[in-house]
Amino acid sequence: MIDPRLLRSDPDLVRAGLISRGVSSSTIDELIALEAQGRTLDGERDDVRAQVNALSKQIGELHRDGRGDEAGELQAQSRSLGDAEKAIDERATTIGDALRRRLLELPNLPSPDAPDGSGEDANVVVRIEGFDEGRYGEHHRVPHWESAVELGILDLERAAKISGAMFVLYRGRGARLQRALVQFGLDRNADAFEEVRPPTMVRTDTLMSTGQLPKFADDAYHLERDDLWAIPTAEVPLTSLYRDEVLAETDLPVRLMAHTSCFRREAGSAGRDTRGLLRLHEFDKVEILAYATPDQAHDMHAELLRRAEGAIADLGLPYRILDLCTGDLGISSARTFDIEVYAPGADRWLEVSSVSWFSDYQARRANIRFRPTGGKGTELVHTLNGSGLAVPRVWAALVETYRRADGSIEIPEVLHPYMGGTTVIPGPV
RNA sequence: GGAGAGGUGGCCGAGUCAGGUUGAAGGCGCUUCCCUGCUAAGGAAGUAACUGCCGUAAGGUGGUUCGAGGGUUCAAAUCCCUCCCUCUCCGCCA
Repeated sequence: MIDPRLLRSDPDLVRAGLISRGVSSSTIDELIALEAQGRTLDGERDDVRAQVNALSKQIGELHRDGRGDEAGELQAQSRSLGDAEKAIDERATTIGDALRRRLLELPNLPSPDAPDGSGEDANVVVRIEGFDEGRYGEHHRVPHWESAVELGILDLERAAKISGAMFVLYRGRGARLQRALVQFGLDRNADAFEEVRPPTMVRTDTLMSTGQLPKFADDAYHLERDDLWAIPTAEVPLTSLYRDEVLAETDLPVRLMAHTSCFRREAGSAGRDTRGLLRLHEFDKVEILAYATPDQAHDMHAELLRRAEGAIADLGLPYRILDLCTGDLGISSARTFDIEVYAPGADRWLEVSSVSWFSDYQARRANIRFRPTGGKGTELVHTLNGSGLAVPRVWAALVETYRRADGSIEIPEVLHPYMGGTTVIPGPV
């Protein structure tokens, strides 16, 4: 959530930021009007309440002095004030709710550093690493949904039988490879990040805090009977880990990582990327996440990007880094770098990590603050996160990139310690 | 799933089954100061968050918050309803 006070203290800033993200000018006008209206009503209501409180206090004193029978007139007065308060309060609540509802659906203000633009085409390619079109032979141009299925390490048909389209079943060395990637993703960040294994089913409030609700309810799995949601990413429970808490400045930055399954309905993308591992309803991911002071946020963003990028680079996969334009940012993000890996079989760049800085947008929703050392009061933290390793797309890119002419698949060296002696997945017999 | 007991400030813990100067006794912790050769002990004061308005500021002045949300009342930590969480016992279970 953006700071509602900004609406009145710096409406131009809010307007510029939101318009660059595709929010209409009239929506912003309405918000500013609602905010002003609500504030006036709140003031009126508080004044009446103050009078009621003062009268009640007087009545209390009369009772205390044993003169309760003299309180009748004051009570009548207070009662009529109370009726007036009720009327104002109703209007104030209506407007307050309307404002809150809209604020919750409003995206974050983009960082001034984020490139301006509205669609994917406006994203800036920061750099491309390790990509050489000419290095690929015929044997690389086989998509994983063919090669891996042929090798028996991926069983898409049975996954569909069991759970439906866009679910996956890894087998044998394929399953081992998926587990190896998870371990690799965790171990390489264990120097600084605390490993967490959070719940993967969460309450509505938890999903609200990170921004998936209320706007994107259709994208998440919901267990109606128990009113629980399946997490789309470990960002969700990790961000709520310190919800409604006040940290000491000396605690910051807090670095957390978690491996979880991630569940996505992909309601808006029916029919797209349905082949193989490109887009799944359930997949494994190692998430890295940090809480930071506003001063630490910039460096932390760079650190998360460096770590996410390092994993891909160490696996020997070609990748590129995109600086997302304002119009392509996720709702909660102020700035995002995407890492896309090149998959030669599918011949596509696959997004494998979104490294985002959320400024205080999520922290305001989740009410996560810190107490500045030596300072007064509390301040909202900044939250940041990125995929340390999103398994299926990396798995796919590895299988395609490391495919040899005989159809076997070489395992990159950094994964050898996790593969129980397997350095090559043998080709078809 | 059944039965019972609870959720109060940074922490512990009164207050609730007589509704009224109770934003909340007392203690611990913390901060500042005093005392002491140092430390310990002792003494004094201060010590919640969010938020509206006024003020350059220090601050002043309203409002809200005693698990959450509703209700009763002139007035709710205290009474009523719903929900959440914790603990104990029983049942079930990896």
